[in-house]
Amino acid sequence: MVWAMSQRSAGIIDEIEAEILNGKLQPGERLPSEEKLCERFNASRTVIREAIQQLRGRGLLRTTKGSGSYIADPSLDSLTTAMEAYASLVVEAGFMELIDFRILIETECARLAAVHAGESVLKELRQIVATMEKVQGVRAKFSKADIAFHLAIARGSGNRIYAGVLGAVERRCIDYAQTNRGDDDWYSGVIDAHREILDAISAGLPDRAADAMRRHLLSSKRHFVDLGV
Amino acid sequence: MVWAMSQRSAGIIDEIEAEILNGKLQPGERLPSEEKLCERFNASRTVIREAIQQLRGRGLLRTTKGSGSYIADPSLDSLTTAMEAYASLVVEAGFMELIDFRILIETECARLAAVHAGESVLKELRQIVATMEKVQGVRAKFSKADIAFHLAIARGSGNRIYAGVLGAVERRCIDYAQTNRGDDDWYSGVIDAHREILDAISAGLPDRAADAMRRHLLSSKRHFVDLGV
DNA sequence: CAGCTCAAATCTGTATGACAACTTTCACGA
DNA sequence: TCGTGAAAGTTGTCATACAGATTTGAGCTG
Repeated sequence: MVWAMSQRSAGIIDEIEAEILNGKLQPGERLPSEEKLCERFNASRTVIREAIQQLRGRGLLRTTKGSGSYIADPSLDSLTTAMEAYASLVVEAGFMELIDFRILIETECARLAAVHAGESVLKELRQIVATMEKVQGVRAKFSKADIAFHLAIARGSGNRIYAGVLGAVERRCIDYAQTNRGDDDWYSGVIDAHREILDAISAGLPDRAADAMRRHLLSSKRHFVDLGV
Repeated sequence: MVWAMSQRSAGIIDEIEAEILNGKLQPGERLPSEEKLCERFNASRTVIREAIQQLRGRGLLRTTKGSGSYIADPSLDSLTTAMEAYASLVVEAGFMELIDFRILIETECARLAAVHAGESVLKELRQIVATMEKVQGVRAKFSKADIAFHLAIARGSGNRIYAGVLGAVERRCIDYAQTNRGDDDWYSGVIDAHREILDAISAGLPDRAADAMRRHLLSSKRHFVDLGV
């Protein structure tokens, strides 16, 4: 096995990654200790640690001091952070692309949620809307509730891919949106839109939910266009 | 919950990441040398290097021995690898979720491509279809062309987010699909479907392109269901 | 002056050793 | 049986050293 590799860690990363992706190492399982990995790969601890760091960066591993490194759960975190980074890099040149992407995903999420969302999600959505009314005008709190609303719907869609992908772009879109306005009309308009979406989902009407969501997001997009972003 | 920085590198990562994401550090620009970063953060080289490794794992930095670390271009690679990893982790429990996601994205891509695709993309698509006819029956080559076809359409949509996200899941879906069949009818059926999509895009008919793409992918999904995946 | 060469400076990659801090294990004792 | 606490195991951080690649720049050459 000749590793004519410019970096020793590269080969090690590939090998460990492969074992994770093909299921030889299951989520939650512990990686061998750094010392053991040193023996296995005939490498110094420096190299092993670099490989682990990069795998952590990719979200495939989480590490606990004093305990060890563990295969990450297929949580949404890894995807979210990666996509967040990507979205940020592309954001200047193509914020509109991000918005369009979001509209597509969320419209479908609303449609699916009208069919699949359980009572717990509906309850959560109602609470969030109530919260939004209370914190009207307080940008940070309102923004937080706004994000929570959309992510709850994504979870209610029953498709974890949607939820993961959306988690990545949601915060960025909404934060960006709310730094560019602040008038009272806008707050009540958003709340009305959210209530309309909630009602449609609650009533189990997929098309109406999708339509309400789409109109809500297109309205946001229009504001961006008006602002000349 | 006190995040009393269990790891020195965490804070450094956040700070550097922030500078990249808010544009203070531009793509292609060089990061200060490890020694300089040591001074700036009052940390050992070990810690600095760990931060750099993780940022490399996230695809935000690329490093050249002897030269330095550079802010990565907003290429799709980082997103692709991350999403690939995520999709792999989630794949056992929810392959259908991934397929549905793909259907949603690709249908929209086809619709947009019918409007935005330039002559270069159309030419590429035609060549790919021609290739598929030639390599009919040769699974590896056919699969490669199949992937190229769908990615070219995604690029033709004019939205880089779609292209990036799709690049992450495409290979996995198609490879998986083609390991489970091999009869001649199937090959010609796929080619016909691709040609139909290509014609619609070429003719500039968004709805028809979207519909053709959707039927093509739903047909794939049906095969999975039949196979009891 | 322009351009080339090559050595020095700069920088990342790797190895080694040491110790701190945290977690897990397990034998011992109440 | 059930803690308890010491010991072993493991990751986090630091310091030092040198190999190997790249970049820089001074000095030579035409």
